Amino acid sequence: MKPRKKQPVQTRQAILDAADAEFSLHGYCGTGIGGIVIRAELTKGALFHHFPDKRALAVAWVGERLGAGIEQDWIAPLEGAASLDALRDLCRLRGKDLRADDATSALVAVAAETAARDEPLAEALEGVFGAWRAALAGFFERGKAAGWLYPAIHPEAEAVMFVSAFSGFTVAMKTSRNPQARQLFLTAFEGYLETLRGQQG
Amino acid sequence: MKPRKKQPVQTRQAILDAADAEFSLHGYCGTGIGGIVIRAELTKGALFHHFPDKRALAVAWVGERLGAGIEQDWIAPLEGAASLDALRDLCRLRGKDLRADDATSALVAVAAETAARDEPLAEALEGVFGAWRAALAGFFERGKAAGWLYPAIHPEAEAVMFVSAFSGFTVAMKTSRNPQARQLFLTAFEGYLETLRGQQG
DNA sequence: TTGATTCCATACCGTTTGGTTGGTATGGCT
DNA sequence: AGCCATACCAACCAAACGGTATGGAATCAA
Repeated sequence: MKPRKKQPVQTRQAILDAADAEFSLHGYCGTGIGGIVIRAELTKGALFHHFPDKRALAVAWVGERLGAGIEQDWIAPLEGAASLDALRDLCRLRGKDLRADDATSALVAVAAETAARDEPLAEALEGVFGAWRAALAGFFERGKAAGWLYPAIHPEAEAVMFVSAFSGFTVAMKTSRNPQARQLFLTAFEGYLETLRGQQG
Repeated sequence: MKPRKKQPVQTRQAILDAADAEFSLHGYCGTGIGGIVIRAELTKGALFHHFPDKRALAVAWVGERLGAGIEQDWIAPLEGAASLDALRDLCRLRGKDLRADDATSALVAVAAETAARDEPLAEALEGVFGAWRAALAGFFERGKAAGWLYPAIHPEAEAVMFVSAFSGFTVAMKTSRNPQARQLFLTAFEGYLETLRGQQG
């Protein structure tokens, strides 16, 4: 391995890049430190210099990469959105180009794998899920106040429901052998969303 | 380890019992063969006599144990049910005593962990999910025909939606730090179910 | 320039992994 | 009784695991 310049920031990012790819592909337990450093074209020395252990790396990955992914895919697009149509269109978009290795899928997969038995990781994951839910709850709250959503709606409850449904959808997309399952889900999901519409919507 | 009588059927069940506990607790990758044989008070020789490798054991576990669990928890209770209330009550029940290691949670967790990269396992998982969906679709179909569900309902789509939502719920229960998240989900979920109700329901 | 500190590579370590090997005891069958 | 496939055990194995020890090169503070 040829001598490198010292560029700690880039190195850290390269490690997170590789970790992102590996964790998204193989899950937490299924990913080895060795695979990460090979993909990053670095060494264990570099990795363990920047992160004390595997779990800390995963926590950083969840917070920095998955957090940014959810922010970009769900939170930013809803910022200032003032119609249920915006959420419907976003769901179609996210549903259409959903892959097994995108941020939403990876978030759900790692949560399902680790959250029940790894406290620090669960905390980091909950931070991302919480931000996702909060953005949705805010959206629902605005719609409720402005009248383009059903007035009796419970924003937080609806946010939990929405996140759960879409989370389960990512799992179903990995498992299902039925090529039209995607469309079936979106059909029913849009039907559910429509029931939230208010008078001015 | 004292010599055992030859009782292949019981031994196989004991292995599946142990595998059930270990897989439900630690996931597929996180579970070691060693842990299973210790819990079963057997040896690797016994395990690899009954199952060619770890994956085959997991496939058998999914098909025989998770399949039976879903059958018992979701399919049998809906058999012959002729009202939306039956499904609502079942959701309350399943939601209330949902644990990280029950059949539904384990099914979703292992699917999220492995389905994207392990074909044989994904096939077995899809078999269980498919049975679950089919039972729901049948229930929706009957309700549609009998009029206690909304006539324009799409049974298969609604089944996909239902399974996805509840799947995501199991993940959320593991991750969330909010003690009232369970109730929030059930509130919104029951609201969704109500929108499916027909004239005679 | 010097000294300390950060960054990163090399080599290594103990443990655990899924899986194998060789052999022994059992129990149904002839 | 004698045979033999089946069921099971104890010991073992190479590979991969997460992690460490050490040392050198680059950078910064003085």
